[in-house]
Amino acid sequence: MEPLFSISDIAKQTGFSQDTIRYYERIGLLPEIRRKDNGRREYTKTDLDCFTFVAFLKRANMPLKEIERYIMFYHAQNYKGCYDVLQDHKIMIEEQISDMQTALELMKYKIENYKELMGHDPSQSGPVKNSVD
Amino acid sequence: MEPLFSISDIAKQTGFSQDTIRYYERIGLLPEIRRKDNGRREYTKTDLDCFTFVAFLKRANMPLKEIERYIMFYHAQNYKGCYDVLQDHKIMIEEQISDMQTALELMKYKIENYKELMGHDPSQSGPVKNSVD
DNA sequence: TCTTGACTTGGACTATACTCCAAGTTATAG
DNA sequence: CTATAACTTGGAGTATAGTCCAAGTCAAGA
Repeated sequence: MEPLFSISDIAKQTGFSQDTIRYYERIGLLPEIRRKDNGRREYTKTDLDCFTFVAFLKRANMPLKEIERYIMFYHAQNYKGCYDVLQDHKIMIEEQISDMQTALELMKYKIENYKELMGHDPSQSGPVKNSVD
Repeated sequence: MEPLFSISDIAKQTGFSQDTIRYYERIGLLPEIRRKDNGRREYTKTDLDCFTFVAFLKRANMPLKEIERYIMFYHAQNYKGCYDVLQDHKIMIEEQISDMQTALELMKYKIENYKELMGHDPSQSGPVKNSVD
């Protein structure tokens, strides 16, 4: 009925290494994964979806502790919990984006300074003025 | 002539803890800081500027190794080196911003899903569909 | 049958970036 | 003069997130 997946399938689909996948299981990031008779992990479509979402949250810089919180709410079907975790992290992402944009502007400014400096005689004295603030 | 600063001045100006400032010195992030006769660190305006810029690079998520590279070029007055480090990191920042923006959009989408779900009967079965891909 | 390759476990190790502590010194304020 | 605050050093400990390894099991093809 349901399609089943091996650890290498999950690795391929998510970009996580098998070691990382086992590590996530070890630290309890997600609930127990079924084993086949021979002891090997057997992932359901739901497990795969879960990993896919974890991969996404990771790309969004969410710390593992937060991801764990989300996963726990998710498995408890506590939608309010899920919603809150995502909402909190959304705010974090927005702040991060804004910080990075500020950094980018200053970076560009600095780069322009150095470009000018390099256009002139390289033997001239001082380094780029530190107009960071 | 030049104003001089203590470690606590630097901490106040940059937001780094004194421990972090000493740590940065220990790992060779910046060149030797002069000591007074009593053994205490004595920072010049140039040192302060340097720390201020390090604080900025940190906020821009630059790893310490990269910051060290920048500082070394800076003190060697190798403007091309400085320029290259910043240029490389600018590209990294741009990628990070773009990744975060993608993450933000998906996050918003997910949040909308949960909002809808919460509006309805909370006893309804499945969790939010995993439309991550 | 034998050899690969894919998997298992437990545990050790790595990297990055701090953070804390102990013991000692010096400066300052009452 | 003395208590306290601010510093010094060296080294140990912490948090986060993996990554690697050894020894063993199991399945499938030549």
